[in-house]
Amino acid sequence: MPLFDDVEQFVKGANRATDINELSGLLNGAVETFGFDHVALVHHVNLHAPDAATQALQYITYPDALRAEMKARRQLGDDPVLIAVQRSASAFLWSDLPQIIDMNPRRTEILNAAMACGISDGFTVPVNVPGEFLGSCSFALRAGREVKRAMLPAAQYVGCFAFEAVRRIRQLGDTIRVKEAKPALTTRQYDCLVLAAQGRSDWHIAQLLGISRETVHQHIETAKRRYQVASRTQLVVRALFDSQITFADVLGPQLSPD
Amino acid sequence: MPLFDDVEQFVKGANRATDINELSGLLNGAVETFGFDHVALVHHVNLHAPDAATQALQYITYPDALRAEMKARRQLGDDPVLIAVQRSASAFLWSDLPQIIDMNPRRTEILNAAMACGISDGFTVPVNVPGEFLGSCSFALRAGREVKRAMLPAAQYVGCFAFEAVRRIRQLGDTIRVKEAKPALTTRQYDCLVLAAQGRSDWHIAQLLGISRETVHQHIETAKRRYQVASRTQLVVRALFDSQITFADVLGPQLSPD
DNA sequence: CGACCTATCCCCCGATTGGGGGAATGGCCG
DNA sequence: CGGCCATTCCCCCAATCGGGGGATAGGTCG
Repeated sequence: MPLFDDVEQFVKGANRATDINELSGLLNGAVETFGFDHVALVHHVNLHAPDAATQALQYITYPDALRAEMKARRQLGDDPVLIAVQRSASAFLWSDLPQIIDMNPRRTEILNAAMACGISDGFTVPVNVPGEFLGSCSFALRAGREVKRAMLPAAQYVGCFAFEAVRRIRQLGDTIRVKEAKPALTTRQYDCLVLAAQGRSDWHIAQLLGISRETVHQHIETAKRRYQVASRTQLVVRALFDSQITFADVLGPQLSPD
Repeated sequence: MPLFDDVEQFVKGANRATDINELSGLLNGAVETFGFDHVALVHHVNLHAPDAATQALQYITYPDALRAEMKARRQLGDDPVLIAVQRSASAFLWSDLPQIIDMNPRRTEILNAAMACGISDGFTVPVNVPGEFLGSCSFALRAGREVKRAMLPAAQYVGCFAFEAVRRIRQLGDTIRVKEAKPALTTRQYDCLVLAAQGRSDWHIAQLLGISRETVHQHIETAKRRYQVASRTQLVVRALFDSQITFADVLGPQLSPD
């Protein structure tokens, strides 16, 4: 099975790579093997964030025109591919985006801009490690070529392991994650957190749980200390991000306020 | 390429499945095809959540002894496989766990307990969608059999798409796609919103944008009115929910506080 | 048993938010 | 030109949050 040999070789090489250049060399080889033309291994940080350059990985071999277009567009959050990465559990073809997210005019326009730069389709692998950056590994195809669907499982596997190698090389797992490991919350802290995330005041939460306002205050303060954050907004965002609470918890009951 | 045909067939079937039983049937077929014996498709639910039992998916075909052992061990958080799911961007073999996380005695003991129940090794695919849930799809091998490494990319692909199918069947992602005319925000409102989502106060945001505290206040009040919400927490959750802002916007710059 | 954690309640006080009011500037569109 | 909107600034005040302090009761674990 030659395809698997390629995958195996990439994974072994990636696990041994000591810097990004070595990894990108391997990745370029894999891109060719799997019938793609370009690759983008990126962390989804805001490009105008102060330390984006040092913190974020941005290895992109898209055509120059497309890279310039991406750079010019400041609102990273409108890119349909990046939005889909946050909404999908599995990898996806760009041509399937309308099945994953709503394609409003702005998003369609951004996708068309990529097409105009000589891209026919792409395949993006979401790589989300709770508590770290969001990331993705995209493989793109130049105009006139067709996706080899048989290659997609291999491409997805390679994409994940490429990211794993980046994490190892950058020691992201050590520096970012370990210190801010998902804190354990008690049942009562969780109760208060969910209700606080719904935007309710300490007083209101106290009514709903049948306890005093001070106790609610205490639970939320403790939760904040566990997360090492200062504000209730930060607490909610962090808890949502690492799935301590979910959008279903927060927005579900919204329609039937007590 | 017969292996790919199997994968393709599973993905197509999974995308069409209308209930969990149908999906689990497909999954059982895939498990055999890829040379495994057992499968576990699970949500890593927060045990504090009141409706954990009804919300969480727990499809497990492990040997009875192992399932009993898992049930008896109430501290789900100590399971090394579940911990590794939160620490790894890629799928992993259970025999590789020591390379991913620290194996303290407690964790080693839990893994050994699985071995004692007739499992030789396993392969776990993490499935993380920010804000939704942590999940994983594990394939396990009974004692005396060896992992077919060539099958791993296919197994990983199948694991992801199995979860994607669960999301579709359970309509987990649907609420996200429901767009009640996402309010348009102006550039300045967006700027303030991102910084507010980072937990900064009006005063701090004013410093960063070089405008007065009252103006920031005004922008955020207007944004809240557009979203028809009363609190800043609700505003941030809703804006995250429909991708007006992203976790990358909010958590990315957090590492480099101004 | 004592140490430790959890859950509960109470006090205080400064900082921040929420929600009103009004007003000036400049750009865009019909 | 006259609306309409975005952006900016200002005042006020009640409600809420953030962060201290301390206290009691119950459970677990060594």
